[in-house]
Amino acid sequence: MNVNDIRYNNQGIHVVLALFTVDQGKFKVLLIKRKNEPFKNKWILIGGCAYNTETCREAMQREMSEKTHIKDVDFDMFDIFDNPNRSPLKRMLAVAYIGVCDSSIIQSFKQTEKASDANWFEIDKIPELGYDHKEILEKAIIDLKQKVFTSTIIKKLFPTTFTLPELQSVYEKILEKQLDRRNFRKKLLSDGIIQETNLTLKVENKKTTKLYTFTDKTKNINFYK
Amino acid sequence: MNVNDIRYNNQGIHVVLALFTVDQGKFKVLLIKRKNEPFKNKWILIGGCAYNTETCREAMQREMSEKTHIKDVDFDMFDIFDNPNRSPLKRMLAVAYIGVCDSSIIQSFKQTEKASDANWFEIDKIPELGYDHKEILEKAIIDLKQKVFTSTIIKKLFPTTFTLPELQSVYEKILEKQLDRRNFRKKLLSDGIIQETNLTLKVENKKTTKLYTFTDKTKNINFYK
DNA sequence: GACAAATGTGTAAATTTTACACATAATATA
DNA sequence: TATATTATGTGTAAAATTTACACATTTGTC
Repeated sequence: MNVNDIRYNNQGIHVVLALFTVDQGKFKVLLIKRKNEPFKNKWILIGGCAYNTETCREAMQREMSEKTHIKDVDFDMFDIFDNPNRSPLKRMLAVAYIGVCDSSIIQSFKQTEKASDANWFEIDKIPELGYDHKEILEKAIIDLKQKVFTSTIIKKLFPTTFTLPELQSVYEKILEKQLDRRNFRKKLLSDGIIQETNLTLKVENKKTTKLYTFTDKTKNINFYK
Repeated sequence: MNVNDIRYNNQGIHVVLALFTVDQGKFKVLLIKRKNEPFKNKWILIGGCAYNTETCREAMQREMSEKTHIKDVDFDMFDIFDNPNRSPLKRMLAVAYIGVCDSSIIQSFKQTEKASDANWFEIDKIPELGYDHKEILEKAIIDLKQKVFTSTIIKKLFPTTFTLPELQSVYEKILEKQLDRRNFRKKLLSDGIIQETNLTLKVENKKTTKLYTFTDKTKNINFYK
């Protein structure tokens, strides 16, 4: 490699995170409003440049803590975005991540030099996005549907306990598909993904419901009606 | 983004391909011998730098045709490799692909300025590799096993017809697992992945065997004993 | 002619997936 | 206060899929 070859001497690495939550029954994604050009005042996903000395995962972690107070969010790479013109200043390749976090930390935002605002947007009410982040978000949603089957990413939404109707509702929102209550419970229990506790939850105006927890098991799940 | 920020102004993008074939019943990967430093005389996977004007896929295609005469090989991205020190000259991120090709084209190599030799190596007889290509190849093999279940990547090994024992043998090599002949045939036929032809193959010293073709169907496959 | 090696084929048991209905608690409403 | 509505909780049977398993045939070798 010739480090001065102009065909490839002006490149950089972006990291981008589509961070999802379910808040008050709504499936949402975190967006940040840009303060500066390019794409001034446009909403974008959390992201930034990877430094030469860090891995992309480390860069993603740093960007997240620079722009929010959110910690301990786990994320998975799901794709790269490498259109040569996706960034106006330089040839930037984006490494894109999916994260899921529980709604207890969703208000932990920071004001920063570059980002003037941060907000959770319902998936079907996304504003116009800067860069190619519309494409990235669309692919992230598709990928999240896959991950629901093949990973335990949903556990992040419920760090402690949950009711079955809550959990089922999350799956139904992400999958955009109704599930059968009896089969849902039977499947998750027999696969050992969840277990009953001896706790119950009583919400005003609601029937008392049993509380469950996730187990450590990570078996793949399939859903049917 | 400040394009002169020294924390991220010296980065580049590699593309790397683990190209597999099955030749005479052996599961093999294509390696190239480097002519120059760094890693002079070490074997590495096919790869190179992506130009500013091309996507990674286009770069991979170009690198492949620059270093071999192989065309029409389909490949899929499977991971990125982003250790900050993986390349000695510059901070290079590698976008890594998996490809599978049939053995009829396996002798189509080129002598190039950078690569002195190209050869197919059996998976369990891999020499020492340059860069982080040992790690990339190991992950590629793991990923290929997944892809065998969830994609039709194996079709590339048999552009025309094949016998069931041939096909089963490929699956067994990649999965490192014995399969049951009766269940294998029944499953692939009932899933509509393959279909019988009215052709047969007669090899010296062998029983006459039926020939099959792949269909266009792409349903996921699972295997059992 | 006996043996060895590879191919070809079907059935039954076990497991998993799917479909489906009614009782109970709590609240809202007539 | 009786009635309707809404959400929760639970079991069984049919269908589909997965798995296990054995013997006959061809071909060539000894």
